[in-house]
Amino acid sequence: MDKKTPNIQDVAREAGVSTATVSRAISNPSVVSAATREAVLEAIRSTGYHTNMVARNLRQRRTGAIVVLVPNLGNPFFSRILAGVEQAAAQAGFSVLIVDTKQPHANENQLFTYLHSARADGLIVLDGSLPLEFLGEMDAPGRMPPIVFACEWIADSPFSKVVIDNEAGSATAVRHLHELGHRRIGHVMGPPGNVLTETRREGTRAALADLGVEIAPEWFFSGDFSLHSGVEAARQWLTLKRRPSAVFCASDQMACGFISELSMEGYSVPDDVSVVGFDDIDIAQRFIPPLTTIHQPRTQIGTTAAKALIERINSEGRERTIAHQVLTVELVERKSTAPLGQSAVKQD
Amino acid sequence: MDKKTPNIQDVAREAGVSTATVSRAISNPSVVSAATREAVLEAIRSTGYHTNMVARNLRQRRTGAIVVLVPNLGNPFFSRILAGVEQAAAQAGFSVLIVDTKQPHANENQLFTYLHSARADGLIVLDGSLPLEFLGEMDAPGRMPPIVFACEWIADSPFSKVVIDNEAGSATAVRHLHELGHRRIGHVMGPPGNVLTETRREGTRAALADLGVEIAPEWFFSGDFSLHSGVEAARQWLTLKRRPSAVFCASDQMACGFISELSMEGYSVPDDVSVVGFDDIDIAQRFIPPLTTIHQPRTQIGTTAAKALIERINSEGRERTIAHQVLTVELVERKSTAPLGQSAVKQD
DNA sequence: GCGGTGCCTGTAATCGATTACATCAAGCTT
DNA sequence: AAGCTTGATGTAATCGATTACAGGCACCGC
Repeated sequence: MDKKTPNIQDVAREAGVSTATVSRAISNPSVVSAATREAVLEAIRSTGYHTNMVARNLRQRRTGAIVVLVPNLGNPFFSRILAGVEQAAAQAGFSVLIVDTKQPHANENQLFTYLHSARADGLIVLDGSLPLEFLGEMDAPGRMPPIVFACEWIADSPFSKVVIDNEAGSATAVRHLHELGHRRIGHVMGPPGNVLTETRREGTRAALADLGVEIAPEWFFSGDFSLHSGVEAARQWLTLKRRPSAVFCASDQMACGFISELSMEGYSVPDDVSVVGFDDIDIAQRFIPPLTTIHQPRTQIGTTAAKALIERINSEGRERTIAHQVLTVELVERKSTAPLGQSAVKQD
Repeated sequence: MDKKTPNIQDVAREAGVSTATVSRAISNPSVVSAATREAVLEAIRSTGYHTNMVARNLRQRRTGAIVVLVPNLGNPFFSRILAGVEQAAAQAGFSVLIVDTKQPHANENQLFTYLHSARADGLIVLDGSLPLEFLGEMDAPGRMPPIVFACEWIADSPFSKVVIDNEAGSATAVRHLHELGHRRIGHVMGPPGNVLTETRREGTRAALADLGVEIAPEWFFSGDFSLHSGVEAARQWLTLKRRPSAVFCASDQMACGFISELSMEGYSVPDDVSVVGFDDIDIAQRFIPPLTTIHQPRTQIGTTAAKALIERINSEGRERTIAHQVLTVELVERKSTAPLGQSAVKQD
């Protein structure tokens, strides 16, 4: 009754040839005669056949899929990166599996399992806080599937990565504020332990030091990249006696939260404080005020990482070279920053 | 030299048992004796064995994966839905493949191929504009993999879906504006042909008619859910001689764009216009002003759709019932709406 | 007329698991 | 003591493709 889905044997029978010929007609058409090819194609059409990818994958010992480990799928920052990955992967005929590393997975180490289980040919990791053991056990030579880190990474680990220059970006932000005359510059940080937090904080600190500007510990607000932590930082700012006249936030989301909370409390950006963000997420250019921020080429990060990974996969793993690609970021000046003193924060 | 990854035979040899026993020890431990089980587990440990999923999938004729068809991965609206899907899928031991339907795929009909190729056991479709033929050809009984639509859907198609009540949501938005005293109410629409566009437009129109309020064609602004189309709508609004004193936007992104552009032109929300959004995306509560909007339970939509799909998959396809789940939406009152006349739009 | 060359196609092994069926030993019933 | 049940394990078929290898056939030159 419910006829099962046709397989290559059905096609072979229908076309009056062997399965080998069908297979060849599909994946290497030039080696079969034109007549046979036609017959096979016709049989494929009439049976409604589609190649069973699982069988092909088993035989070829590759899956045509890559998995992306995302720290938090709910965070819109990653959407464009995923889009970039998907785009490059699709172009190369790969499909994309996504896994949220923060989610409790059915199998405690299911995440780990992905790597060995021949479910995917390679891995893009966007989460630098992944316990290294997960990846480390695969150190056995010849066993480790190709891995590329993107955005975040694990310090001193032997993996390729596609990242941006966080120090340079932070320095650019700080210098921009300095050029506008600001001398009290604060920084809203990411979550503790995160590489991005650290590199951006260090970039900020170094630039500040370079410019010979005051560095006050209480002007380094803790955060976690989220909208809400920007709000918290703003509340912190409000309690300060000596307030920074400008704040560089390590993410746009925090910048938005920061500005929003200040605005609710009757302060205005950039009149009372200048704010610079980081990322240039979609909403940044239409926030009120439009956010001055450090633009990250998010889609490009995704495509670059995917291409690097796929190239590695296709090179049959012979190439054990570790490549670090650093994409450049740039300042986008909009309306959330202004020269100090226009109507600036009251000086003590 | 580079020893290939161990397979079940290696484990069997190491443990001195047959492959059948190894397989049983893994997936049905209760049927093997304790001693054997221990020996097998030890052998697994010592060889570093991991089940090859592709082989298992081939034999069991299931993949343990579902694919999600997303209209535009770059749109942050979908991030939480994906997160919900991933969460529910992970809990049930499924992995998630994502495909951007707007992306040009390597293989013209690769998208279509996903369905037959035994790459996935089922499908969640978030794109209602998918040509029905893609799905239609699978009408052959017993061949069609389970499909669940979410958010968007195809009118009159025989597929299960998880959606929200768009008409009710729109009506709620309109009534809210009406209660505030507004009598000139505009609507910024989604892209033409989209089900959400239509249901929200109809919900709006019906509510307007119900309330006996003027319905002017020029107050229905065209858009496409994007930030930028909200900007365009604002420009349109500015050209009007008789302007609506309140506007209901079919997406938060458009609402943000609308407010942003107006703000740049010196108008203020809600003093000059009240604005209601739709979706309640993350930024809504921290926009300036915080957006009054129709809240969609996005994560829940994702988990619900995934659960429905997985249940269908696990029921072995015997159940051909089509279930439509409608989740409720609610108005979240924030600061982008205000009573008419406080300082309202100049009446002619 | 015979071996050599290409071109096409078929046979059968293979990828790595799962699982229906067979087997076998031990314990129990009557 | 024969027969039956039960539990543990092994044997081998199977899932659906790909591909190494082996023909078969036509055509060629000598």
